[in-house]
Amino acid sequence: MSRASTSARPPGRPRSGVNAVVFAATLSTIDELGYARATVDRIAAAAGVAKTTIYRRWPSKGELIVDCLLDAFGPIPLEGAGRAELMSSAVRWIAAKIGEPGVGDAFAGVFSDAVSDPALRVVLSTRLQDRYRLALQDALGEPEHRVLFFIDVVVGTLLHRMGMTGEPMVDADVAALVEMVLPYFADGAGPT
Amino acid sequence: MSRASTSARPPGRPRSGVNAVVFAATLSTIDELGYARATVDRIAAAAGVAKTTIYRRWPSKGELIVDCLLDAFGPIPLEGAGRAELMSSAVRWIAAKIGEPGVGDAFAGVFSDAVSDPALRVVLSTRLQDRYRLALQDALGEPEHRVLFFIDVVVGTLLHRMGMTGEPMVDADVAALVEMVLPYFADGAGPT
DNA sequence: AAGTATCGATACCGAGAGTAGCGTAAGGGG
DNA sequence: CCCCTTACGCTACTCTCGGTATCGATACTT
Repeated sequence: MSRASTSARPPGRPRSGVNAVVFAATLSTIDELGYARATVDRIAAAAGVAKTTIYRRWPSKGELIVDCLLDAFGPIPLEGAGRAELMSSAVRWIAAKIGEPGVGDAFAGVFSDAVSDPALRVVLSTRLQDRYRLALQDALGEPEHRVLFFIDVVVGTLLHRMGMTGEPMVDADVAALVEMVLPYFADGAGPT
Repeated sequence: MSRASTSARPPGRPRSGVNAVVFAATLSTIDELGYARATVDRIAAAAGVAKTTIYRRWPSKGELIVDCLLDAFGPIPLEGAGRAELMSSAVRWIAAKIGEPGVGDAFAGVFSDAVSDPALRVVLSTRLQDRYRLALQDALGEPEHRVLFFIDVVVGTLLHRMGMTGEPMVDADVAALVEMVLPYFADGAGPT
């Protein structure tokens, strides 16, 4: 009811559509310089935008990165015949996304920041994780705690490899991850 | 030949044995305030030591944390009858250590810093990860890349849970992790 | 006593997150 | 047309933190 009215435009100068430009600049800057050196000033410069404009749209660097990741990931594609095919395609999709330039570093970086920032942790878990948790719960028919465990294993493993080596996980190891996860989550298996 | 001579003591004032005090202060400060607010100044104050003394012994905050983690973890106990028992006890030991106050936060924090700091990444992977990788390779008779994958899965999963919730993984989920990992690494299994 | 190296204290530098203030641009409605 | 409202760019600023420099005092050896 608030902004759904077709043409109820708010007064004042309309926002220029720079969100997409800022997202692209964020990922490319992180890809080129790494997470720590990708300062807000540099991201703003790469986007051709004033730093204050970024802070008018996002309250903190962390939330900018989370929004950027939401944009980069998009909705998770959950097609596939059986459960096994569905889960393995989900794992491969997450691995592929994390392997895209800048995405893995951005994810690992904001994740690390969240360790010491409870507010950012809430943003990260509700805005990003819940989106895929709910989709997976729906598609797999698994209870919440099982899906959370699944996400911990898949994302945790991929990020740990990324953080330790600086490179995304190679296909052979992603295949190993699938082979490890699948039997545990096969129909009717598991302890709970 | 350098310092092995029994009583070849170097000249000058000997170092006071404050390493243990600094390690304890580091973990307790991180436990109380979180990783980001655990500044070097605060750690020094908690240890009753000047900040400059810390920087005389460790070249950076990251290396201090790595040394602190090395001290907190100690050597991995690898006793156990069969392979399965050996692996499950290893997983539980790592989970327990990460659950100790301050240790998980410190680990996740320094891990995050390593994402943007290649030098710290080298320190982390050679000083900390290699220690347990070599012990596990020796005890399990697995090739390097399999043990690295094992570490990615176990540590990655535990740290992801810690980072997302702020709390270490509960025993039930650690048990699930064991049940997932064991069949994959059973004798003769696996793709490679 | 002389020499050497550590410790504590204070002051400092540089970088980066985030904010304040101001003039200006881009739309609306009278 | 002029006014109102909001967004934008710009500059300058504060604050925190990692890390460094300097100096006098201290501990231990020879």
